Amino acid sequence: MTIDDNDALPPRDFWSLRNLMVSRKDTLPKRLAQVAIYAVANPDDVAFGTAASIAEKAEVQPSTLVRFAQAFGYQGFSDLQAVFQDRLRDRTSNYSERLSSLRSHVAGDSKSATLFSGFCKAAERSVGSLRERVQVEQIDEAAGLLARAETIYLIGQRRSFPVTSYMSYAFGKLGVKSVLVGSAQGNDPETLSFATPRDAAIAISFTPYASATLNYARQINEGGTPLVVITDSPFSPLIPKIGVWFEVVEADYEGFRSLSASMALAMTLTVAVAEARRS
Amino acid sequence: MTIDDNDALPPRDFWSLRNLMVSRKDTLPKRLAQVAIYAVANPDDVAFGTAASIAEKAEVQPSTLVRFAQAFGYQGFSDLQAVFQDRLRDRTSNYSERLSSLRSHVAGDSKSATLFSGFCKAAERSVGSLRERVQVEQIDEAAGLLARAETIYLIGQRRSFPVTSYMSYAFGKLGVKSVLVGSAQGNDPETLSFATPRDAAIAISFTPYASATLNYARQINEGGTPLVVITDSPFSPLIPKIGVWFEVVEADYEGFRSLSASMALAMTLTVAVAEARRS
DNA sequence: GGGTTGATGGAATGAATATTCCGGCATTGA
DNA sequence: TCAATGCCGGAATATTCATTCCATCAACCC
Repeated sequence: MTIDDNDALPPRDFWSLRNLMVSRKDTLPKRLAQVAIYAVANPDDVAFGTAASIAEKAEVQPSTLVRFAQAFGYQGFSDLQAVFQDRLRDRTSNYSERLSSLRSHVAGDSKSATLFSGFCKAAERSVGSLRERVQVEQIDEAAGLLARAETIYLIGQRRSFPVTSYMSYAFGKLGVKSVLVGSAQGNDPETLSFATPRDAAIAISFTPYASATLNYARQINEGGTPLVVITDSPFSPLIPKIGVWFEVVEADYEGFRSLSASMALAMTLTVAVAEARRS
Repeated sequence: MTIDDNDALPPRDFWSLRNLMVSRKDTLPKRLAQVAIYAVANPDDVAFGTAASIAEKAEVQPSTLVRFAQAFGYQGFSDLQAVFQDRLRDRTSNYSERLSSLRSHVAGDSKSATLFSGFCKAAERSVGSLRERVQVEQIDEAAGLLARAETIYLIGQRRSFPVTSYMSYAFGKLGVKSVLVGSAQGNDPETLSFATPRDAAIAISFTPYASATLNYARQINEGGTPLVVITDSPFSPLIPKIGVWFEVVEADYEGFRSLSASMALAMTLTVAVAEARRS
């Protein structure tokens, strides 16, 4: 008996596997072909079901599923199932889906092409998830709160600094008084000590939360200054007592998170404040 | 012993459950709160993992997971897990469902809703057009050029400053020597005078081009330092004599241009340089 | 400060699961 | 028609899994 029907290593991403199933279907024994057809047509069921439940729906024996997996070089059914699960997993940082959909678009898969497409997709998905999560009422509330403020303090460090610095620029152009905190100049605590309850602040931070941002936000919020927070979890330590918070989940690629969603939200808030000021 | 901690029936859809977990977190015992935090942050792992594997990642005992599920009125862990799985099933229908429920939510399209969706769309269109325009060879060339540099100078002002400041942050994390030019501190010309042909620079500017950026870019390029330019037209005065340039057209909404495309390209270049340095 | 309540960790349990194995069957080639 | 090969169904098995149970611990109230 030969060791395996195919000598190559089994595919680790769903689309490669799918292609392989399609192309090998005609050379497969009857029941195995039946499994291939079912798996291609109902990938979600394969991802979630148990061997028994899938076997029943595909009208084969559970053992056939194991044989099927082994025919494709997997160790067993569970090993194959993992590939189907990865397809649905972690929409915000999924390797396999992205890499394979890349291959369809990009002929030569150079490293740069992969990177480029990866970051583009991360940006698009971030914005997509932003759309799902944010409610318009929150924006209205935040904009109203900021519009009433005398001065708007912008707190953000590290990855969030580009966002606050953009807001600072945009507020400047729109004639809204704002102060950027967290740049290289070191007198931030003093700057923030001028904040009163008649002012407002925007704080942006994602895990791992920059400790300075946390401290500033707490300090200012306990002083009674309302806070608009952009962060990545409802359990973020940044969630303010007085104010509004937005949950923004940025997709990441190779550990680098997109900024598109935060930017889009920041721009919305900025312009909404200016609009609200006009009336 | 009371039957349950809550008398109501447990939520059958993910978002209700999520809200419930968020709102009840503070009244939950320590370990159960820990589970809530993990479950909100990693819903995909909860959907696919086994009780043992999830418990390990959340740093609790498997039995805690069962207790957690029961505290929310579920029969057991598997019952709760089904809710997490349903979220990933039939993703398309879930999307449209959420979208439509949002729309009914936002009966009158308020000004904010229009703004928000406008900026989201602008971001998506920008990235889309970036994909079409940029060629992989350009990225390779730019990355190679930057990878060979001793020091990378980052030139950007006004709207482009968020992009260069992000690159500065990312280069720092990746161990690539870079200098950010164009911040508030005023000694930029002096800084740039240290640039040699063995260095390189990235200059980013869009109409109306900031004069300082133009001057810096020219000065440095005429001194023989190669330049990677991100700008918005092939006729831009920024186009370098030595180096590579990218045309990035950002969609705008109400006169405010998105930054998504520039950011995505900037991230690609940043990581590509770090990758290239490794070999 | 003693007693009570509730939370927690960890082992025990029984169910469910994937996998293996083997006898029978169909198909193929001579 | 007969032998050989490889496929398949279904029972047997060995894991893995969720769940339960109990002892311990901490917090809280009287």
